[in-house]
Amino acid sequence: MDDTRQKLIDVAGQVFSEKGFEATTVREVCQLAGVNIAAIHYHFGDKERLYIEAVKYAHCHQGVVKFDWPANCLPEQKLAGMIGHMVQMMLADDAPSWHIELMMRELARPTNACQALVEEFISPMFAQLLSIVSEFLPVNAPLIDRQRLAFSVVAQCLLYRYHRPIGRLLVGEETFQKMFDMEETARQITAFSLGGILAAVTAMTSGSAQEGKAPAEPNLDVDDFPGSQFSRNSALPSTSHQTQVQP
Amino acid sequence: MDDTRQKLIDVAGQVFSEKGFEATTVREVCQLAGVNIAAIHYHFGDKERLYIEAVKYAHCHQGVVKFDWPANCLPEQKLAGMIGHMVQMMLADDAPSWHIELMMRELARPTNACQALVEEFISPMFAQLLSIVSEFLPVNAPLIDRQRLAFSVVAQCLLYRYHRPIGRLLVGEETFQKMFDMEETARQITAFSLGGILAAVTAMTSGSAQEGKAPAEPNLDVDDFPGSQFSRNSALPSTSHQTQVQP
DNA sequence: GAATAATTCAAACGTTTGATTGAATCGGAT
DNA sequence: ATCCGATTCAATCAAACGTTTGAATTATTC
Repeated sequence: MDDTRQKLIDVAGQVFSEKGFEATTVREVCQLAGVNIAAIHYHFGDKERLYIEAVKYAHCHQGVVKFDWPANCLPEQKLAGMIGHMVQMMLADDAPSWHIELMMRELARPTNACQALVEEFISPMFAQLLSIVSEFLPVNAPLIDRQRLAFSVVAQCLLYRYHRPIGRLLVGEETFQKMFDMEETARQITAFSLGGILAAVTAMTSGSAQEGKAPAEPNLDVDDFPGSQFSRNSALPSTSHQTQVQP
Repeated sequence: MDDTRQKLIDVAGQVFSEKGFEATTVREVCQLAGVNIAAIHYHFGDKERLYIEAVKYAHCHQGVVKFDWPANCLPEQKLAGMIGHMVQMMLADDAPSWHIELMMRELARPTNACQALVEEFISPMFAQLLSIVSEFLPVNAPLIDRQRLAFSVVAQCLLYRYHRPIGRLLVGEETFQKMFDMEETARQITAFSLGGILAAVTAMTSGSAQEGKAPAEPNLDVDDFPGSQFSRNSALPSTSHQTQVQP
């Protein structure tokens, strides 16, 4: 008979994911759930513990997907599968879409519920991506470089969820519809990421140990770019800050 | 003598950027600013209009940087410069760091202050990046593809700001320090993005119009990957959802 | 310096918030 | 039927919220 408890978690998770913790009132949650206000105190103690339970429930029932790749599976295939899965998580508008939304809120602005979320969901997911990325790299590739590459892959998937409203404003409504198609998005992110990873590979194998191998591509070191913000004594290009102040 | 007005905007912007609109109280703002509570009503009308003014002030005084590239500047150099600028915006911890933080909050969770922000700051910035990316592509490259590539570039820069706390949890404190170094971050993002863009270029020029050019790289179409989430009748790889429910 | 407008102030407004109470109701074991 | 712990309920709590007031103070104009 903790039907009430579960309904509270469901409704609360939904409202929390839409409005955030502060903007959510326990009265609204209880009204939507059709239960008495005192039920929150009875079942959870207070508002914050209800929130934590909602976050826990969200990532526990989202579940960490463990991929079982076939033995002869190419790294490219694994990467495509992983990105496809992430994009699907990010852009799918299923009923329990608030699971992801709530987790994303928590990740962007961590509260007390964050650490468990990272340990139980984010970290295992990231580890899998990390191992896939590592397959492209030399065995002695520094960990930090592999982590950076994984970050670059994840970043693209996150953008499409986080900045959906801005994306709509930027590209217009009609383009927006096509832009946020899951299949095409996953395809493009995969292609882009493959290119990025391969670039990192060639940079490593050509630049690291002077093995005498001539780089296949012209070695583009950003330090040599006059446009780099970090080449201090290079005057080009000149950036004119045109701050537009409005009345 | 609207010293008070300016001080309110400064302090309010800072607090809003740290806590968000809802969690910020006018009392705290006024106390930190050393002004009377009624000053908000007098100068702005209410809390929301104070917030809007703070957002306006933030992006008006952040300023849109107009790059003046030298005539013979390579697209790679422009891209490196642009990414360097964005990373600097995202990771710099200058005094007026709340400018960016407030804008990022507004972009992730738009309110009434969003449209002006996009029109006056985001859109011009995005247009510049878009034109840089376009230089790498065939002239007839579809707009949506160019926009996607620009998104992939921006996404990486945003990740390092948005998910700084998570990044720390994921890679550990010691790696985190190196990981979020601006110069190295900009360098890596630039290299990764260059690779991704070039991959898109080759995919376009080889796959688009059957010009008889053999693709330099093996043509990796994600649709053919058994690992893709979207190849419906492919059983590999099997994904086992191991949802860990905790008591 | 007096008159007038602009600004600041302490105090309180009415409302909403999360939390709490104690009685009422329910569900099964005896 | 009766009891008792578990659960729900209407009602209310004090605190904090954004907002408003009207007088006091300061700046500006004549």
